Amino acid sequence: MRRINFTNTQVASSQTARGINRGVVLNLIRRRQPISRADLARVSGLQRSTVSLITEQLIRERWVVHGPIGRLPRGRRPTFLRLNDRRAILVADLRPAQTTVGVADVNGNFLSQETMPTTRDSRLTTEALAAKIRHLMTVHSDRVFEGVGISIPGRFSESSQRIVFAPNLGWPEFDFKGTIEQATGMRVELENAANACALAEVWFGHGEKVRDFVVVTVSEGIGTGVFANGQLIRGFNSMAGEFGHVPLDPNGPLCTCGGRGCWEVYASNRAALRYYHESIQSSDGLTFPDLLALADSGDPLAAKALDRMVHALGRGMRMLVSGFAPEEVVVVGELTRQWRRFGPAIQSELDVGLPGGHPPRVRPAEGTMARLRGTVALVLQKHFGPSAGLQELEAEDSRENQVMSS
Amino acid sequence: MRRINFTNTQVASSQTARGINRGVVLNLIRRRQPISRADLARVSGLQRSTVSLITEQLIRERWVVHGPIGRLPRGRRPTFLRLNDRRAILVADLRPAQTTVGVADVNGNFLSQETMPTTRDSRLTTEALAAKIRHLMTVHSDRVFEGVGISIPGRFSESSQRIVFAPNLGWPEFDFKGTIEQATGMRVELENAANACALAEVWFGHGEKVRDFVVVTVSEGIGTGVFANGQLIRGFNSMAGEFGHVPLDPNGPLCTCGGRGCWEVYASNRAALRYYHESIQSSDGLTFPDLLALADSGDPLAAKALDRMVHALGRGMRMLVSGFAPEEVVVVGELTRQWRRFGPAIQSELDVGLPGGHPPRVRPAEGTMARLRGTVALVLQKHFGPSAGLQELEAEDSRENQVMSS
DNA sequence: GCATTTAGTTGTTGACTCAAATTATATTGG
DNA sequence: CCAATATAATTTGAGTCAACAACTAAATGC
Repeated sequence: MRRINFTNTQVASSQTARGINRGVVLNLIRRRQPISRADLARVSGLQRSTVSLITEQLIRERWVVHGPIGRLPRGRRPTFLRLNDRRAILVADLRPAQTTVGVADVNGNFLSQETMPTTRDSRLTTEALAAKIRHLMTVHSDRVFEGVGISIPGRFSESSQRIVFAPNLGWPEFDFKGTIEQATGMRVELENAANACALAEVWFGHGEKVRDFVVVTVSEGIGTGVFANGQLIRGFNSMAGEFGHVPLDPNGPLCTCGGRGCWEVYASNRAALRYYHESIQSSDGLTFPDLLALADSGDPLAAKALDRMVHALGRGMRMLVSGFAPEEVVVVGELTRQWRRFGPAIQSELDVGLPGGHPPRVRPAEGTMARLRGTVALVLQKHFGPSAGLQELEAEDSRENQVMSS
Repeated sequence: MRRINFTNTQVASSQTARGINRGVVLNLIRRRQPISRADLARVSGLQRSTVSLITEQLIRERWVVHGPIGRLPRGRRPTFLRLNDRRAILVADLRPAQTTVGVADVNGNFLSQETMPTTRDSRLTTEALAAKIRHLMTVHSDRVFEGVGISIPGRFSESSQRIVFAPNLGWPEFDFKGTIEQATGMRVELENAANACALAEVWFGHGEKVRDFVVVTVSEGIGTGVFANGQLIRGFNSMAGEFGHVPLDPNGPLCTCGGRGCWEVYASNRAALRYYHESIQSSDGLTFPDLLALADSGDPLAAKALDRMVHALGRGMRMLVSGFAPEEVVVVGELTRQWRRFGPAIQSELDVGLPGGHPPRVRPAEGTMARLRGTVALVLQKHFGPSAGLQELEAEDSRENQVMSS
């Protein structure tokens, strides 16, 4: 048994280097698959011998498998390596109106995906979700599941193990995570939806090139995920990122969070619908996509409502940009479907009057299903993320011990 | 010569472990000096033999020296180790009205300190500053200087090598850093004043225990330094932290930055003076300390002006707290002199109506001279901070090469 | 067939941590 | 005074790892 380090400081052992380099190689394979050992050595700067040892270990750990044999103008043919996509992750995106459940492989490709309604009855919805997950596990029983990742419209408190700040969901506090874990027998990871989107960008989007960016999710409310110094900012008790509930006007309308004049009161999908209903002096059961369609078909009042919303969106973003100086602002939500309309409007809000430096690029999220894809990253973080190497070693150790004792 | 790694990924070599552990031991000595090798081994979790090798290296590098011999109830006496305080750092705090220059040892203790006026003439002031630094170097010629650290009321752009956003200073852009470097022959590090205060907290205050906190400097303007995930958030082009220039009211009074209704327009020392002058319908040459004294002696209008300022301060802090979920908010500035008056008022602003979680502690900065002490940390970061180990190895290499070639 | 080129493996070396043995130096109790 | 004991610090040997170099494997072109 390896002794656990009870001290506060984190010292390096002889295996630290291997752990780091294992992570580097594993992530290079993930990003550039299929890739040969020789190319891994070239791109990482490690020796070919070292790469061979590490890839051997990764194949033994079943993270990597041999792919096809390459073909070159001269010389011995390379054997390509790629991730073992028999390893899969169960994912879910819990939203106030609708929940999406799916299965994805380690590359973030979805093997299966379905939706179910989210009701106000928290227990019932949770059990239905757990049942769906169990069902997907039997459908894809040929895969090895690494865990369950769920994006939530709120915060998960480590200390109380509860979803603690989800005003748009309206559920009472209960053991959501534990319920799913017991029903599925899998480890469950919860993360705020905006943070999940940020993870998706880093893992399946531009990668670690952009070290400072902000994700703004615009739907029923407004969520923000902040990536700074190449890391997700979680804050004390994982509560960081609630810029959606910063008051723009302390005397403004009431927000679902209990405050007044929060940013999301002015800039969410709900806000646009409210603007529209105010202007037509009635309130039918219009949805935000309906409003988008109306504006697209030339309804001036719908367009005006959306313009007000986008203006408010830009105002709040200026706060984020002043504070974080991100390189990009990534927007997630239904309004990105008409990016041609909204993109330039938001960009122009950020292009002028900001203190110093270059204004950030504003762009819609890469690909669809950012939330769901982010939860894949959430689960994979433990195996692929920084300092994952040593954890894997420990795991391998204990497996070996089990074999020896059996 | 060690080959430099041109690849994008950062791989570990056989020396990585030593680099990490060297940093751990060096910082333990810094924090807990005087300390014996045996205690270092106990507290770090490293083997005593490893600690001996590392401390030997640190003594060879002249970062550490032998201290007094200890005394224990039984057994061999330990030889204490401590930092070599013959190594010193030149520090300066450039403020719109006054500049402080000083010399500090590696422990952040000031050996010498003096002030000079900051004028609108940037060249003249810079040359006067350089002259003061040169003078201090001759006065303390028995020390080895590691570099110059300067805190500035603005931002230093790496790309242009200029101070780029310092509206309260009012200097044109010019090569401030290069001028000082040429005049002194030392490497100069510049950092925003609020960030410097944050560094001071981590290096000479509570340490790495608090991983998420925010520093708010209140003087001519308002500056913010954000520490999240145990790191200083610098953002793209080091522009992060300009929350002082987030507009609270887009139609508010003009700010020195060119915007309207910025937070600092409502919550800085200047704002309090403006409130007071408005209420007495005149504007004499009152300073902020004068205003504090007036309020303390019972002037109701002065008290009211300060209350308005503190209220605005709290309003902006709520934005920071919502966004970062810091564990503490640290306040720097003249107003902390009457903390008994302002502390509870600010705390109560943050205690109610914030989404979920615990409200952060609000407290004044530890010790005095936070800005200056922070610049000490700024210079030491390179030697003591994470990943410093390998840099030191490179440096030692080149020194050895020089010796060999001579 | 043979030089050439590229992929991947094997064996050696040096750097490092760790564990255990050893040395140094103190106190205490006969 | 001398053994027993306790603690600090060093020395020595073992194991792990990356770097390096030499090697084998497998392809192409003349």
